[in-house]
Amino acid sequence: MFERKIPKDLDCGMAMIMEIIGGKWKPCLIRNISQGHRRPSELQRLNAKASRRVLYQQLQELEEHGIIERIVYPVLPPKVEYFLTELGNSLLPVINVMDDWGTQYLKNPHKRPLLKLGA
Amino acid sequence: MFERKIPKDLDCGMAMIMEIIGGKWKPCLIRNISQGHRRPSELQRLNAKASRRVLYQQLQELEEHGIIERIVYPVLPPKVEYFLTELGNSLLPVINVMDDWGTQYLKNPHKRPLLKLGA
DNA sequence: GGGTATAGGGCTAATTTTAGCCCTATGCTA
DNA sequence: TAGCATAGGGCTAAAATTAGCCCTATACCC
Repeated sequence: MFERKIPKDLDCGMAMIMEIIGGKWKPCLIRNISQGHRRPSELQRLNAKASRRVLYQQLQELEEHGIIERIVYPVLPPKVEYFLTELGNSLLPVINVMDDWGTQYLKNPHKRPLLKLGA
Repeated sequence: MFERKIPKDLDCGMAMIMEIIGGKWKPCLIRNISQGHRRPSELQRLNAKASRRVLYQQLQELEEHGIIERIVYPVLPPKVEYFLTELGNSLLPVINVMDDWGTQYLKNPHKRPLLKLGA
């Protein structure tokens, strides 16, 4: 897979939650799923800018962290659905607080001295 | 400096706040400063595992985003202090919510199926 | 003079994260 | 038969982040 050289130390809560929601697409995925978009293909469509590969990887990690649950229906063509676990649901308020703050920030350019967004 | 190939799109609040606090040491720095540790050398001591270089970089970014303010005292040897801006202060509750959630997660291993921490 | 400490920039390398292609398999429709 | 959709793994490359060294300058102490 990939051999990590520098060990992660999830010493504080902050590091822990960053480990969980820190991926580039994870917050989006959590949101999408919470809004009823459960199937992988749907999530791909909603996050068209993300490579399919990465979405699956991040979904896997969310699953490993116990944030989402993956249900496989034994049908053909395959059908899979993701659901937020109870733990995942408990994350929603946190994400909302973060998003609210970020949205406020975006609305107040005067408080935003210089943003080098590159490219 | 570094030429970004893939443009960042800070389309939603979530992306925005991640841009601001997403650095490896940024939440720590914000906390440290909020707790009265203002001088660069102090921050280095508190985050001994981080390279000095990276700390400075992240401090710069926090400053550019308007989260902290840098005061230079014209003395020798040089003296610099960082302070949270009003905006930076408004970030503290958000960070606390995140940290609380993460701390809870750390306390409940049964809700934590498999953690591949590597190394 | 040689050591400390102060605060940082320049530059490159190591590490980690994302992205992009290939491949599997089945059943449907045109 | 060809093409689409379904859901993913394998592998490698690109991009981004973080780390690690070098350097500057001044004033103190021994």
